[in-house]
Parts: sequence; structure tokens; C-alpha cells
Amino acid sequence: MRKRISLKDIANELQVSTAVVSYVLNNKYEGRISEEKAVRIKEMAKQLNYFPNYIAKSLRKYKTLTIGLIIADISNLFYSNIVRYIEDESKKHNYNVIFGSTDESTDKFKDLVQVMLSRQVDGIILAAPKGTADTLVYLRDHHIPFVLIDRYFPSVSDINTVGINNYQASYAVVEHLVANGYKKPAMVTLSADLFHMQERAMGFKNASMELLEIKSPEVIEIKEEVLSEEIESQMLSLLKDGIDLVYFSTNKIAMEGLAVLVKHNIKVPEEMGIICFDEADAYKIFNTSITFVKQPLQQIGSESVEMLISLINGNRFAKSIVLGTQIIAHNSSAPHKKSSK
Amino acid sequence: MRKRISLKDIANELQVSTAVVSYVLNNKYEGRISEEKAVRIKEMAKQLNYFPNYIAKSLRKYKTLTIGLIIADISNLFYSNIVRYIEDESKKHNYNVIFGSTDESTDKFKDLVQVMLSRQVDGIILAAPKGTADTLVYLRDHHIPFVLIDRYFPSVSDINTVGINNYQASYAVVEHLVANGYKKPAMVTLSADLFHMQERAMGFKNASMELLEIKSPEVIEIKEEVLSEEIESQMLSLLKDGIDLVYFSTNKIAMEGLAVLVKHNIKVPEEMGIICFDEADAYKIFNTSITFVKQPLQQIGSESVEMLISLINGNRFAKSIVLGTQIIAHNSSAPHKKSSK
DNA sequence: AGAAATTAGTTAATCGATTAACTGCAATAA
DNA sequence: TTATTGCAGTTAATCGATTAACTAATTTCT
Repeated sequence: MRKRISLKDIANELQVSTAVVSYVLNNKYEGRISEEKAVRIKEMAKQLNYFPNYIAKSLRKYKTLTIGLIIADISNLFYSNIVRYIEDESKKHNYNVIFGSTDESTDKFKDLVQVMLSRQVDGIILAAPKGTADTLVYLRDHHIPFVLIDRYFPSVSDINTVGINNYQASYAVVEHLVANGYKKPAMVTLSADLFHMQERAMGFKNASMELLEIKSPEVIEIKEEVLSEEIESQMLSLLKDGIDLVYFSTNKIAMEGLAVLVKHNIKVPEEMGIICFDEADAYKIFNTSITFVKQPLQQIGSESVEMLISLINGNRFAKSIVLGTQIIAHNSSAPHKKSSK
Repeated sequence: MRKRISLKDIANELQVSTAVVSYVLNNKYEGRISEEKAVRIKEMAKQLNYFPNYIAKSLRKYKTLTIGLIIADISNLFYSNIVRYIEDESKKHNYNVIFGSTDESTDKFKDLVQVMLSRQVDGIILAAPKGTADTLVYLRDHHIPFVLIDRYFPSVSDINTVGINNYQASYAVVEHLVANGYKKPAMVTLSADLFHMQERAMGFKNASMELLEIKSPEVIEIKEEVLSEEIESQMLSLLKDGIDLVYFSTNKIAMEGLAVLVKHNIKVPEEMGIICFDEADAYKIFNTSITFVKQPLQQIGSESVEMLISLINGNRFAKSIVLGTQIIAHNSSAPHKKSSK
């Protein structure tokens, strides 16, 4: 089948040992091998179309130049974007990426970690699902380089993370909507098992209480599995209750929620203001331009790769990077009709 | 750092050779090793938390259980969906996926192929960009298992492909629009370097000529780099020219095109009917439900993996799988006002 | 009883590349 | 002249797992 050229082939061809060939092709031959021979070896390598066997290299060097990437779902817009940035940054450092999706399943996650380790990845970037603190502790205690992205596990100390300040992001959303005259906002979110989602909700709640003096801010939690069935009635009842702006906590929820507005021909922002978490190309086909919270996806990607590589290279200092978010204001949260200066 | 348990550790612990341990843990010990010893080895393996080193396994067995996946862009909806199906199917067969994006660049593609080969992937699933026929020939002639998806290279024979009939898909689009009373359709597509895109356009052209007796069917080609700038004027001039339906040839174009319709408040389908290629979750936030051509993404994913694995396992018969598409009819191409029975 | 077969293992080469430690030889220094 | 240094390589162990070929003891068959 596939008979690739090995160091030995080059060595045989030129009647030298494999050692010289290895030295030369790795440019570690100064003061060892004559320039003349080095040149001939390089030429022969090119002529035979030699490419090193990374598997053999890896076995010997204990480095695979491979990063494991574990996310919730590669087909999810948010992740596929981050993944692209991680891919690009990894390539810059000559690393490859092997990935897997958890679908937020603890079991799948643990399997994936084990698979990655069996394949001797040099490190792992992961968005861990709930209930996996023990795995993170295991990785940490075994000094396996990893970076937690997007998520937080406050119960696990001394780990490396890259993410955003979800509390603050939501707080800023409320500040924005208050500034634009909205008085009765609601948040629609997924049933919050994950800490960062809880933070996102807390930011909204606290800001609503503090800035709008709402005693019990409206936060609707919907289970992911029944999202598309339940969101319609929930949205309609929010409208009936006089909610003047809805804040969707993720892209996916936003799509479903906006679909309800379209279906019932609810005017945005006149009847209901809208703010979404995360950017989407698709927002532009909605009839009103959408205000959204923009996460620095590229930075999350590049910082996490850099951090991981620094860990791989022996850095032992736990570090958390918290990146800022931006509110990109558009018409869906434009100054409210009922507002008055 | 990371000191993983090896076969040797288990062997030392039990004062046996590594061979027995290997035999036992691979369940190849019937008639070789006593059941009693086998049990003790398995227990010890569990106790020491042994996991095999796949790098060593790979080097020895010439199999990495890894599939290389090369696509245009992982952050593109179409690919991220396919990738997810490929991931799932691969996992079923105990394969892992290592991937890379080409951005339709010939150089990046060739680099990626070389990287994959250096990493000794067992096979490659690829959506090759234009100008890479030579690489495909190289792979074919070196008997490196690979499956071409989505794209076609008619100049390269005897290769394995999984895709759809683009010509037919477009032809069916025209049949549909004719049945609904549209008379003057246009197609908006990307500048067509790629054969499958040319096919998509040809299907539209020929069907328009044959079914609508249009002498020179309107096919607007836009370069990807200037898509968002140019599409607006193009769409408006189509409207002015009395075009009654626009057929977008990809998801990305559709998003941009629909955005123009929203911006100018053009009524769909009254002023202009719409048909898109490919599904998108986001269509539901458009003010009219969208008619689209549905590709069998899951099948493309699973068939390509199965085909690749069959090649890896020694199958040498070139095979092309052409999957059917469906038109999912919605309001954006509903019977036209000017139409009459 | 002696040959053949079965059982229960061991030995050692191998996959491809790396690299510490060594060998000769020539040139330079003391 | 002898010792030291530099040059140009080679040798062989190693990474971890696999597996063909072997050994040695016991059992079965005729």
C-alpha cells in the first residue's frame, strides 16, 4: 500500500548512518557533519520526497504537536467560530487539532478526555459540561496541560481558564436597556446547570433589582429539549404581562425566540425590545437590526491556544483570562416609545 | 510530568513478560495464557489505571485510527454540520478526526494534505478547492485512501466521491418555480470556479431555457470577496428588470441576499420569490418562510466515512455515491400573483 | 513407552526517529 | 613529542506495543 520513505532509506542510499540523516534534517549538525555531506543528504531527502513520520517522532519525543479540543457541539455557531480561531492559532504554532463534541453529556466528555489522552495529545482545550469537576481535578493533579474555555468551575481551583465576565455582560445589558427607557425586561435562558449561565442570569437579576427596582426580575428558564415547543407560549405570555424587552441568553434561544416574534408579527422594538447574547450572521435577515452582546471569539481562541502552549512548554502558573464583551447596539433595543426624558 | 502506565509496568508488577500482558489485554490469549493469569493481568491493568499508548500502537500497526478531514471552512454552517455527522460516524467506528480548513486556497489545501500524511492518518475526507486535481491524482496513484465530498473533479477518474446531483437539484428548482407560476427567475451565485457550482448553474440555465423558453437565463456571478458590497445593487437591478424569483446558490449568498430584501422592504414572494440552496436554522427569523433545497447532510457524512473506512480496509473499487436532494417548499416561492390557471 | 500435541509462557525483532556516548583521525598547543 | 581539541561521523539504546518464533513442561494418543 503506502510505502513511505524513511530516514533509513536516505541513509542506505548515501551509505551513512541514520543518525547523520536525522541530525542534518533537523538542522542539528553544525560541528558534526560536513557541509558537503549535509547538502547531499538534504538533496536526497527532497529527491526521494521524504516526509518525517510524526508518529515515530511523537513516540520518541513525547510530544505529538496535537491539541485536543472538546466542545459542546461543532455544528453550533458559537463553537464552530471559536474552533476556527483555535485552528488558525494552532497552525501558527505548528500544532494540529483533534476534536470531539460532548452534547453536554458528562459521559461523552469523560470518554473524549480519555481518548485524547490515549492519543497522547500535548494538551486539551475544553468547554466542560456540568458535573465534570472531578475530571478537571484529575487533569490538574496529573499535570496534564489544559485550558477551560467559555465555562467556569468555581469549585475547582488552580486551573487555567479563558472566558468572559458573564455577570458583567448581563449587567451591562440592563444598563443599556435602562438607558433606552425600557422598564420591564425579561430574560429567556436555558435551564441553568452551568455556572457561567447562572452568572449570566444573576447579572441580569441584580441589575434589574438595582437599576429598575424590580423585586423579582423575570427570568424564564426553558429546558433545551423542549425549547422550540415551549418558547412560543412563554414569549406570548411575556408580551401579555407587559414585558417591554426580552434578553435572550444564547444564540440558539434567540433564533427560536425571534422566530416566535416573526410568526406572530410582533413589532420590534415597538411592542417588544430585543437583545441577544452572541453575534450571528443571520440577524441581518430579521426585520429589525438586532442589538447583541459580542464576545471576543477570536481572542478566546487565540488566548486559549497560547495559554495551552505555554503550559505544554512547562509553565506551571495557573492563570485566568477574563475578556471584555461589547454591546453592539442596533434598532431592536432602540429608545422605547414609552420612554420620556 | 505525565508518567503514564505502560505494558511494562504491569508486566513488572506481576513478574511476567510484556508479551503476555499484550496478549491478554488484546484478548488474543486463548490457548496461550491461563485464565487465572489473564484475570490477574486484567485486574492489575485496571488497578494501575492503564490505558494503551496509541502512538506506540500506531507506529507498530501502521494504523492510527485517525481520519483527516479537509474542508473549506469549519465556521461555515454547511461544513460544520457535515463535520458533526462525520465526527459521529467516525466515533462509531472508533476513529478520531483531525481537521483543517482551506479557505478555498490551493496552497493551504496542499499543506494540509501533507500534514495529514505526515501524521499518518489512515485516510482523508476532503472537499478540495479548485486547481487541486494533481493532488487528487497523487493520492489516488499512491493508494492513499480518500473520499472527495461535495465537490467533483471530472478530469480525475477512478476516485471515490460522495455528493449530490447539483444539476438535477437546480433543474428541480426551476420545475418547482414554473409550477408555481413564476416566469422570469434569476440565479445568484458565486463566481464559479468549482465544477459542482457550474453544474448548479447549468441546471438552472438549461431548465430555464427548456421549461420557460428563456434564451439567456439570468445568472449573476459575484466574487466572494465583494459579495456583501455588490449584492445590494445586483438585487435591486434584478427587481427593476422584472425578475420574479431569485434562486440563491449557497447559504452564504442567501443570507446576504435576504438581508437586502429586508433592508429595502421588498415583499416575498409578492414582489420577488425566493429559493435558497441549503437549509439554515436562521431562515425562521425571516418574515416569510423560505423554500430551500435540502441536501442530505447526515448521509453525506455517514456515507463518506463508511466509504473511507472500506477503502482503508483494503477495498480497491472506485465508487461514486450521488445522493438525492429535496425541495422543501414554503411561502417564499408560493404560487405567484401573476400566475393563472 | 515413545511420539505427538497441547499448554503456558518467553525472547527478541520491529515500527521510525532521536540522541547520548563513543570512535578515529587530524590539527593544534604545550 | 605528547597531550588536547576539533571534526566527522557511528553505535546502540530508547520510546511502548505487537507478534512470529521459540522453549519447556505436561498431557494425550497409539
